[in-house]
Amino acid sequence: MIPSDLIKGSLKTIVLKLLEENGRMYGYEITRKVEELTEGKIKLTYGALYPVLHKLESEGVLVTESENFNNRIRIYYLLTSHGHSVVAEKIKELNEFIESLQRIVDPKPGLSYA
Amino acid sequence: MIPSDLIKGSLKTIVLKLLEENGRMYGYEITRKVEELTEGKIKLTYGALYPVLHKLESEGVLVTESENFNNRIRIYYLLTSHGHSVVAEKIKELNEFIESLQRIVDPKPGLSYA
DNA sequence: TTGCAATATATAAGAAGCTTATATATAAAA
DNA sequence: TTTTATATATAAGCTTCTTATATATTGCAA
Repeated sequence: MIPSDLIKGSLKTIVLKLLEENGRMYGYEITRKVEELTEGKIKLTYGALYPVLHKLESEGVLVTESENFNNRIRIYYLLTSHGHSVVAEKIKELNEFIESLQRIVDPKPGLSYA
Repeated sequence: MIPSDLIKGSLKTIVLKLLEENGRMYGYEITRKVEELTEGKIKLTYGALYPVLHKLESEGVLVTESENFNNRIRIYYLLTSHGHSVVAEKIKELNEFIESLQRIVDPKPGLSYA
């Protein structure tokens, strides 16, 4: 289990990436998907996830579609066209971040990123 | 330039890793080293760095050694023996985090992490 | 049929941690 | 002489996460 401190800054990018990959998703589904992809190592909390989703919505990065499913309201989130360009940028930043972390954590291999 | 949001959670681990690699270091040196290793993509601010160093000191993870250099006080930070075991754990977590991020950001390659 | 686990979304108080601005001081280079 | 690089540090304010709480349905097991 990865401590939440590490995940914090990447939460927004993770959510955006999943929405781009999977079209529209609802909150609960996002947490499941992250757990699945990371083999349970990353678990998002709703207290963190929903504020992020709401903020992205208010910024025009995504919109919602409410639907009824088994008498329950299910709120789907999906990227706007503006959202798609935001994702592209965020993913690029995340890749640079991953690369930078690897250089710091693993400075000896030396040749793998020459 | 990687946005600070992404770096936030990893700051502590980055600092600890550098101290383990380089023995003792002073604050300014840490910021230089991170910039060097990441080709300027990660820049630590002192407002973030010093509170982290002070906190790690208060937790017994590292200690300081003050020295005079060119009429300036230079404060070196170095790991305690307890600090060394903390680093090992943090690095492990960071590696898992990096791996998890790659699975999320890059889910298609599929075979590279089979 | 009662109770628990899974499904599903959401808010709020408090805590934690970062940003930005600010203060101070020396040495070297322009 | 002024700017840049070196060097450490604090504080107010802001953002963001944690933890607790509220609500509601479905399916499975006892």
